Amino acid sequence: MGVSLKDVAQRAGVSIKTVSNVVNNYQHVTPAMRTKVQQAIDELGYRPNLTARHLRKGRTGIIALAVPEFGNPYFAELAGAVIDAAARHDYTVLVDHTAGLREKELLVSQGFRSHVIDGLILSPIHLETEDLMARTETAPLVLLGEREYEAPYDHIAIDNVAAARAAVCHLVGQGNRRIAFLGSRTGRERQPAHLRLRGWREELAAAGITPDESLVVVTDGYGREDGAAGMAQLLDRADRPDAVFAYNDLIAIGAMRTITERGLRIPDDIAVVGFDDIEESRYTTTTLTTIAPDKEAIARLAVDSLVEQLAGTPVAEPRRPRPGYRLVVRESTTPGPDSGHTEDL
Amino acid sequence: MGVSLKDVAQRAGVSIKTVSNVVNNYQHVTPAMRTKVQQAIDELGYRPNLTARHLRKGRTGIIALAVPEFGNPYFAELAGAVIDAAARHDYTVLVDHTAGLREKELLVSQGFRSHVIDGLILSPIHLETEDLMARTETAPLVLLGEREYEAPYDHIAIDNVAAARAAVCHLVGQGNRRIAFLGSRTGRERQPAHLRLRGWREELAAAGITPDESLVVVTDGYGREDGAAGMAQLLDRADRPDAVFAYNDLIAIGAMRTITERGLRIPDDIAVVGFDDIEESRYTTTTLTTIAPDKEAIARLAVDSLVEQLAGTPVAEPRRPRPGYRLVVRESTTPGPDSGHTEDL
DNA sequence: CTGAAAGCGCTAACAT
DNA sequence: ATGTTAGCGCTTTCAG
Repeated sequence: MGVSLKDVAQRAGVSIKTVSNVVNNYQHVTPAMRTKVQQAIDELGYRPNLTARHLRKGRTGIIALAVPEFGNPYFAELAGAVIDAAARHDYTVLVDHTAGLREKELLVSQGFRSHVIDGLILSPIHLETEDLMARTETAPLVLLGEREYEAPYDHIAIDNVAAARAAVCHLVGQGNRRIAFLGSRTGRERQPAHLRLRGWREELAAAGITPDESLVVVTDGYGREDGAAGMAQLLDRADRPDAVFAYNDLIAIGAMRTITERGLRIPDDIAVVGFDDIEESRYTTTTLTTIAPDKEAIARLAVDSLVEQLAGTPVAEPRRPRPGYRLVVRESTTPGPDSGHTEDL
Repeated sequence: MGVSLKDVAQRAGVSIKTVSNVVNNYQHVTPAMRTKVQQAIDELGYRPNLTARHLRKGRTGIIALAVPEFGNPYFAELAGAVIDAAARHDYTVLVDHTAGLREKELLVSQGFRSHVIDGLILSPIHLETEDLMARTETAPLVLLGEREYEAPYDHIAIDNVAAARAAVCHLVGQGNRRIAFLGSRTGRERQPAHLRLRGWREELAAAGITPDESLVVVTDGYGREDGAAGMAQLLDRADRPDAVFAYNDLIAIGAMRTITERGLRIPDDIAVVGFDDIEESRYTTTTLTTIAPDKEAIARLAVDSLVEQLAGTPVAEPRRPRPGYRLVVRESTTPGPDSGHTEDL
């Protein structure tokens, strides 16, 4: 095995405690002692064994992040932000992906690496409130994403209804009337996409347009291919929409591909709005208008929540902070040169 | 603190060892004893403390993955593959990003969470052989990526020279002659992009074309914006190229954007080939021809290398396995309908 | 300001 | 087949 405190102590001719003091930068150590010990440390190439420290302290300095998949740039970009936010609190990040499988989400929420992670940030898709209520694992948990839960956990998410309304409002403002919603899930309340769908309904109604439920398209998943397939479905029908509000950017990008392949123009024939503002949406041939959630804020709030809970701050009520978002207007909704216009919301 | 083995033992009226046996599924335990202990475990809600186990065993079951940034889908997709490969060996993955900063790469290679990770998979950009030789950390390290090192560590990378040649060969086969290389770094040998650039030179020479070094464009980084800027530089000059081989897909995508903005057509005016086969390249308006490294193989080989080293398999020589890659031909190099053609290489 | 000893929760010898 | 005991390397009282 490696070099331990004991070895260093022996070498320096002092006690273990003294070495520990030096390693941990404790106050009351004479400079002479410090240099002596430091020398022994250097000579032996001592590295503190964090595992031992963790066992002793009951803390590891590791938090876990579990998202559906890193293939979705939104989650990849978010992961980067979480790593940075965690680093500012001297935390390291363990990652896992759930593939959006309830089983995997359950597993992760129940006890991912029991006792090795201090807390968990989870972005669930199929987990239910009951699952969360049945949770026995005691490590703090913070939820991310669009799903709503009646469970006693902090939940970080932008105001999805309002954001969706802003997107639809923009579309209506551009003169569109038949606005499809692409990327819904099946009928149950509380399903993913529920809030964005609600925003779609509310804003249409507010604009005096009766929401046409036949324009709500269910997709199998949340990827580009799902958006492409969903769009094809829409275009195969008689009365095509003049705009599409997609659940996320990947679906929007898939939809744009289908639209283009069919020889239709964006936004002239069909306008498109996405959700996430992944970097890719700034480089599609027709750049994509989208809702841009403040990923840094989301990451920061999530990590802060964990850090507070770990500091033992008693959390009376689960908190639901609302990070900001912007509507970023690009070519996919504005004929002519890109306005590059952004609305803070 | 939580429930420990001792608590369970007490509750079940047996010794600690017996509980440990049950928890670890040891052979010789009577069924009666097993159920009795299991009941106590359930009643108390016991979860083994992995930290303690790790301390005892000197292993944590955690490996680290450090890449430049997760904003590049190639690394995000690779991370997903690494997580899966690691899971098959019951390993969990700790992640960090280096932002391509030598300082950060150095820090990570030196001792990322000393003793809490069993091994490290690192994809360096600016690290030098000397840095690696000076490494004191004893945890196994596996290198990823295009850089070459004369250091005693396993290195997993496709044959970048051959892959680049395949890309350029394809371009030449399509009738292109003035083929630019987009995404080089400054002159030093061994710099990133060195191998792909060499492939470009070799293949051109083999095709009887004298490599025009003025067509080698240095970019600031590896993102879409760098590709866009580099392409603009190329097009601002008198004699424009008829094709571009980009260091990676992001640069290629940025280049395509500039080409389109200038009113030029792809591939008729300028053909484009990328490198990485990120999913996005299948959905750009003009889909992107690219080199597709076998990410699953890369991830698997990297994790396998670590696992072997951890199993104590004496590694005489550093190994350089060569995972496969394919040339995926798409619209950006083939006029008319997409051939969808793929060449395994 | 420094030393001695206890113990975090677990596993691995060794006993029985 | 089950029990006892000794650490893994560290931090933390408690003395000195």
